[in-house]
Amino acid sequence: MQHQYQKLKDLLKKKIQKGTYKPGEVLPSEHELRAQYKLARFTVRQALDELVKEGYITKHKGKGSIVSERKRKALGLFSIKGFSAVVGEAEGSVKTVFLKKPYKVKWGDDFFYPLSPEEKQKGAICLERIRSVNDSPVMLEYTYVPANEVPLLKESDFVHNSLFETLHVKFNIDIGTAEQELVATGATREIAKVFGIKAGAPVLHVYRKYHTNRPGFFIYSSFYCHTGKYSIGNVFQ
Amino acid sequence: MQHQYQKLKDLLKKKIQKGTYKPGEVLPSEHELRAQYKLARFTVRQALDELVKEGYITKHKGKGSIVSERKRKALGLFSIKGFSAVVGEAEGSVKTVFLKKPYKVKWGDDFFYPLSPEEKQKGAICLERIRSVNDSPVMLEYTYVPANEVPLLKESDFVHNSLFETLHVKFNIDIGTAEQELVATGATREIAKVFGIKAGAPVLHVYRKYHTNRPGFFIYSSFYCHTGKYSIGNVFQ
DNA sequence: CAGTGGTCTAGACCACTGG
DNA sequence: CAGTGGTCTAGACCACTGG
Repeated sequence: MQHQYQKLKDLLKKKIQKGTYKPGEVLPSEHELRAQYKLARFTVRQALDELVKEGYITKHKGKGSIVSERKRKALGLFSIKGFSAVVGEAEGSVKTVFLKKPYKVKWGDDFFYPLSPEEKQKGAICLERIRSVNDSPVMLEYTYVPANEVPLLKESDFVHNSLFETLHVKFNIDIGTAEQELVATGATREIAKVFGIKAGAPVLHVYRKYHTNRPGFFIYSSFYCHTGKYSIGNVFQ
Repeated sequence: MQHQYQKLKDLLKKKIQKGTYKPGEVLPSEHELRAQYKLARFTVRQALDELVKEGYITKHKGKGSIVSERKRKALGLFSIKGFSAVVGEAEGSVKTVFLKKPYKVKWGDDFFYPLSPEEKQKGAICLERIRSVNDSPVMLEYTYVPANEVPLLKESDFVHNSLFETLHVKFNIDIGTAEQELVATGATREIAKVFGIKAGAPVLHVYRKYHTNRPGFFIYSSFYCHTGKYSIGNVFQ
């Protein structure tokens, strides 16, 4: 059973997405929502605070909660922007393609984050994926999901082609925080080929560790970004 | 006057920093803190939730709040890590040096984020700074603070050599969220000279917009990172 | 089983925005 | 000035962890 504040959050989110509440407009006040849905104000605030965290609204003391301008397309936990102006360019369609079927790997001692003995013993499922914007590849991603926790070896196992949505819907696993390391590096020949750039051209290499609501269960990712056409963005704190 | 939850937060933070509560240990439970400081549980939870957001503790249903392992050194809102293993390397001393005195600039139409008419009219104070780890430069940063809001034209105006701390202490301005764009690019001759690398070598270029608690007041930053020796890290969501 | 953090109620007072 | 979100109280029940 979902919690009250989650139901209210999803309901408001849908109204924002459908345009019932438009960017720049003020949401009903916390008092109004409280009365309308017969909830305590605390519960209403919980729902609104989640919408703030997800970037759908901003709150202003004395004024109200204002619907944010259209959210940018997500690319993993990143978002993308047309590069020419860095900001404000229209985004295109984002596609994710599996380079090959998910496969099992043992992870070695040279893995980019330190692993617990349990993780090492389990091994991982590796996903190799390319993300494209308007059909030009911008990300080459290797994701490592500890095996035995989830059986994900077929592309058809994935809901909406999304790993995180699949984990949420099928296994009740949610992503909390993520930590990442950023490195600018020269593209290897293989990477250059994927992006259609010259070997040695600058690419962004990101190492990431996702924390989940399941203790001891982390998801790791190593990905390369071609930032020539599209920059890679995120919001934090 | 500070709020109750902020006082409790600062008090607990200091106890963690001093080692009264050590990494891996469990904090007093919310009930105990409630009784000890004579606060409502809601207030205690507000304090703890802030400590979670700042990375000092993690909370676990049924177990309690556990003090996190030693926090990494901050580098702006980023942190640094020794690169050789990407993770786990000891961090060195971080120094920030002004390249020149802060100076006023008009910002043009080619600025990397769109500006409001008010911002354009005001102009900005520009800070040029280099951050070094163990005396090797890792960041070359250009920060733009809208003029007229704050008079910051002398290095000696800065508290602990930190812009954000200065804004907090002297002007009651706090940073909320930040959005950033990441681009991998080749170093120009000037940038290469600062980092002691070859022109054209890959560097990370970050564009950032900081939101503050003062409406309409944003701080902008454009910085270059040499990620050869140290990677650049952050935590989000 | 006792203890923990997560959700929730039904109130209250406050500082702030805008007319 | 009425209305807003931010802080705060004093309770309650729940699911979860660990012995």
